[in-house]
Amino acid sequence: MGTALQRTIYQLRSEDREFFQIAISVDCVIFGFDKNELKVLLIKSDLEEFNNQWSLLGDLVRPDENLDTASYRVLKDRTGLDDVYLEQVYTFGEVNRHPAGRVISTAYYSLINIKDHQPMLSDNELHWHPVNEINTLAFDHKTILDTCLQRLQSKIEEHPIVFNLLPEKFSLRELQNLYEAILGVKMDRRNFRKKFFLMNWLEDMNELEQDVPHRPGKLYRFNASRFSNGKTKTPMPV
Amino acid sequence: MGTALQRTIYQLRSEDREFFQIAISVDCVIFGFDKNELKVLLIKSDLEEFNNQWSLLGDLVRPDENLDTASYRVLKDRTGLDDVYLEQVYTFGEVNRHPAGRVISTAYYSLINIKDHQPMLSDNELHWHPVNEINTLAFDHKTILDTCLQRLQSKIEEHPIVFNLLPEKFSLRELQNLYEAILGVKMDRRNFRKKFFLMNWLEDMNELEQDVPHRPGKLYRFNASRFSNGKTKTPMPV
DNA sequence: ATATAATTGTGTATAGGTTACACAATTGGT
DNA sequence: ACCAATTGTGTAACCTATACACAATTATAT
Repeated sequence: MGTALQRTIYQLRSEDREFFQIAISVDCVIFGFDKNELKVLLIKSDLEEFNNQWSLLGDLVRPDENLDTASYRVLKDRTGLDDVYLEQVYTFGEVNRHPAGRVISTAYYSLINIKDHQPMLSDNELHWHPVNEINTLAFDHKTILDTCLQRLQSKIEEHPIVFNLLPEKFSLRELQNLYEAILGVKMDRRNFRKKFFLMNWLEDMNELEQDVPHRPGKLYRFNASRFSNGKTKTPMPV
Repeated sequence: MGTALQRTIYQLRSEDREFFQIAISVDCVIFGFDKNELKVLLIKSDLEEFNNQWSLLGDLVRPDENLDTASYRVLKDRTGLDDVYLEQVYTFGEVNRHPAGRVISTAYYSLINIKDHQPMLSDNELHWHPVNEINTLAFDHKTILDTCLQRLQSKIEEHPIVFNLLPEKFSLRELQNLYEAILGVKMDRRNFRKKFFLMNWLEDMNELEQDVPHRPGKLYRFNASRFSNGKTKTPMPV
């Protein structure tokens, strides 16, 4: 049993199956935003059945760790990042979802500023994929990804969490591009700005963008203290 | 191991612990509506640590059954009802949430027409409790209940699921009382009616209420075929 | 039979939020 | 000096949400 738990879930061999009845794992949908695209961090599956397919980052939950803790651990191990936004979404428990045995998996998604992520040397099989271009993944991971994306889409309609995907200072154009990328819609620029200023979430940094080949926009940062939950209506889409 | 799985999770003894590392269970928050109150079906806990406390209905997930299937099984066993509304909400995985060992539990809620529920003879420890009057439950079941209630509240804002809590034919007053009970708010009667007719969910049965000591209201039934998802805005609150 | 109590069924006006839409100003690049 | 690209700004039309009152209907009590 110990050996099974020390390997990652994707290395489970069928010989291990007799050692437990049901194993539980976490899978993390790690979202990032780069070049106006929503991306997700994937790893090349090392299971033969899923030869050359990509999969989400996950691991078995240890007997002495909370579910959330396991999810943070996977995230920390793979991105080096601490203190990230993390939300549990759904638990996938189909009997045959994992070829090596009965493994139930709880899915989380997290939002990170992709620029902060320095891939580890040993992680040359990690890659940021544009969410829009992913058609298939190993296991039921495409379903998990879709479920987490839907949750993200509905969550940002009411909660100011997208800022986790941006650097501390950002322009309104970057913010709007991000909303458009997540929701898959085009928005009106004037209405977008109006709405955000009404919500009073943004603090003007009195700085301008650098290195843009056009008139630079002002930089803002998210000011959580101004977020008065429930006062303003749903922020998006504009 | 077999014996542990054949007992219900609430009868797990600490001697069973050595047989598995992590067990997985489902807990069902079974909602009903009666006498203008939202109720939940509870059972008297038989664990000593939770002497005299009530708990949700749950059971261990069997190695050969899906999570959803386990949840349906609990529901069928306890209510005799099939074909009910059931939705997974959240998985609770704190290391110490269960006194008998490491048990992770996936919470579901279901909506049933309380009148259809005929308590089994052997189930004299089952009871329908008004949700508003529940302050403590065994284990972390109060947290689970709260989480499921919140999910129900947000779900009915966009989806026509409350009809599962009503008999086939109902009056608009009953429907409004139900929304008010779930959301904990008072609504305007005229606006409520206007909104529902605009949404076009209701089919007029051309019948009147019976046995009410006042002018009877018309009876309606929910017509799912008229539910055009996304066409009308959030139905509630009025 | 009549009066009473309780509840149904109905419409309108106001306020507030959402949407559609255009042009001058600024910056970098050539 | 000009061009390309993008920022920053306001208003009118539309739609939705809310607040609100009275006549009609039924059962019940007298």
